Amino acid sequence: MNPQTETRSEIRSGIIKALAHPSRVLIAEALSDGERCVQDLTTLVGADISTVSKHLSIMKKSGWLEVEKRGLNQFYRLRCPCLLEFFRCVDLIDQVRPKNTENEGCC
Amino acid sequence: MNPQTETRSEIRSGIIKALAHPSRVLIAEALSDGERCVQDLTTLVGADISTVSKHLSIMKKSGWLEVEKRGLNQFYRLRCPCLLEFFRCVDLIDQVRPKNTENEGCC
DNA sequence: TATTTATTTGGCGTTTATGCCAAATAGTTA
DNA sequence: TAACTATTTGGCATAAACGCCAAATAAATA
Repeated sequence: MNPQTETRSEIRSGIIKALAHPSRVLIAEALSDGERCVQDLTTLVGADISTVSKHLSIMKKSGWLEVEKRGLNQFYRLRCPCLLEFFRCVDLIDQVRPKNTENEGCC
Repeated sequence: MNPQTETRSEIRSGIIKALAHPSRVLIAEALSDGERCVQDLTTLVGADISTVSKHLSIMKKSGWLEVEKRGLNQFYRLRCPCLLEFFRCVDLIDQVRPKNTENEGCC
């Protein structure tokens, strides 16, 4: 779709979608500890390096990451520390979500 | 996958994925203002009611929503107020993400 | 009990996402 | 400049997500 006609919910969901994958969450978690190059992240994720590179591309395009080239490496890092409160909310939901059995109560 | 062997990143990404769709974001935004029944949300989203019902099912299963039946209606509501800080982070990312042209700066 | 209203579920075709391999790029070092 | 290291891109096969229609449920009302 034409990016100029994107609604707020489309913009928000696009940014959210960029973290809606286990490998991308893993990458985000690692980067909250500091920048990493693609190789290191590939080891962490345990997938083909081309796959990891594409995950990073998605995360960069959405605004979560920025990258800096030094020598042969591309160093990726988080653009915002707000990731922590983002995960804090996610973890709260995890605590109240219905597991095997019915579940009540809220955070 | 067996839910008992889910890793933390899988759990987190599952919860995030439940909001990674424009209609589901729209629903979440509406519910932050108070509970709504399926019909009202269907009007809001502008899709088939069966589609909306499935979106709600995904959001409920992941832990974002809870539901209460009264009469013929199912009233859905948010389980946690933390959605606000979740969107706050998303909107910060929106502000720093690369638009058409290259973009620098952080929040 | 038959009818109506509200919602969910099953099914299916279409679109989008994912992951690997191979090839292409880009910067380093011999 | 050739060889090497790190990363990205193109392509393709597979899997997952989406959205609608039709049918099934469930509760309220005639």
